Amino acid sequence: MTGRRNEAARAAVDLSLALGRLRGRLRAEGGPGSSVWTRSQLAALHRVAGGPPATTSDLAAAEYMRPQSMAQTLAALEKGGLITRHPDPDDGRRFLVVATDEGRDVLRAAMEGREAWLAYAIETTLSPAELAALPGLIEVLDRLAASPPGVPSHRSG
Amino acid sequence: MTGRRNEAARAAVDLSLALGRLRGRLRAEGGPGSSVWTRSQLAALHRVAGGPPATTSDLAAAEYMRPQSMAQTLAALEKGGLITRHPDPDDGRRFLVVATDEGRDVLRAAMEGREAWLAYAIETTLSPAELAALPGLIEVLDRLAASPPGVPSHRSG
DNA sequence: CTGATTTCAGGTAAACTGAGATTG
DNA sequence: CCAATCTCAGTTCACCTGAAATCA
Repeated sequence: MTGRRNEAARAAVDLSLALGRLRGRLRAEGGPGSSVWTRSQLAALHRVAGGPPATTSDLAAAEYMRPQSMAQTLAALEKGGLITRHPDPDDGRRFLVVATDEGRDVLRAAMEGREAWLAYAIETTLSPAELAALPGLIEVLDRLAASPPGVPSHRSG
Repeated sequence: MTGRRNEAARAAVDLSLALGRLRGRLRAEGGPGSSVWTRSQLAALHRVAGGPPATTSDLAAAEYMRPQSMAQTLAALEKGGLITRHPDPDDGRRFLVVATDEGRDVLRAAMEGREAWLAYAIETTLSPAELAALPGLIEVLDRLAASPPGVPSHRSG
């Protein structure tokens, strides 16, 4: 026993639980209205600000959600003047989203404010070695999120 | 620059974004009704099954949520026969929650089913070294979630 | 006509807050 | 009387689905 398969299965459960708890703590810290902007709005804004003009569908795919859901998120950002949407001259179905200057400013400030607790927790509870290893850890999480579809259904061994 | 403070702040933002994306992917994978039981229900059940009888408030604190929210979660588990609640003989205000045998069975099966995609992703996209390091990574996430309150508000440096 | 993108309308899951009853 | 625990009721956030309009 303790093969790679079982090890992965156990780690999956533990990782899922840890993810949920850390998420809960992040929610609890940072209060109810710690910022005008929600985490998903900032994630979308971060992606828009850090990349080329993109469509709603592109952004939805990048954040693993439905285009309709991303559209709602972007509508809030547009209403607040953090992004603008322009019809694509080459394709009349599309709207291209870009961040405004104000959007970039708000992004930096709001991100830091919202993650202040986590930054403090990282600074005070991790050893120097763990802090140094953190970017690698984050890369692993992102690689898992981007893992190809795969077909695990009822694999018996 | 690039002091410990800044390093932590940057890692906090990146970690938060990675957390959101992996969470999104987990939601997207595993479809709408991949199981009768939700992730928070299983997390609560996992804690009940793996520890001594606990009150709603204990469990709420452990998962970083309000007692009222945990009460809803537990109500669903009780309705499904996965837990039972008994009045505490020593304190008439309290109810102690314990897992049923069926609860323990369902926990194992549902957990594995719900995290099948993640287990497969771990197995196929991580190197042997990364897989071996995963438990340590999870421990770091849990330690961050359990980090003491702290008072980061407007620290200038 | 088919397919992709956006928009409109409504629904669900999982947390939240506030208020009230019971008990220590 | 005050604090802790549980219950009831309503709200919010961030997703979801289905269906229709527009355009390649």
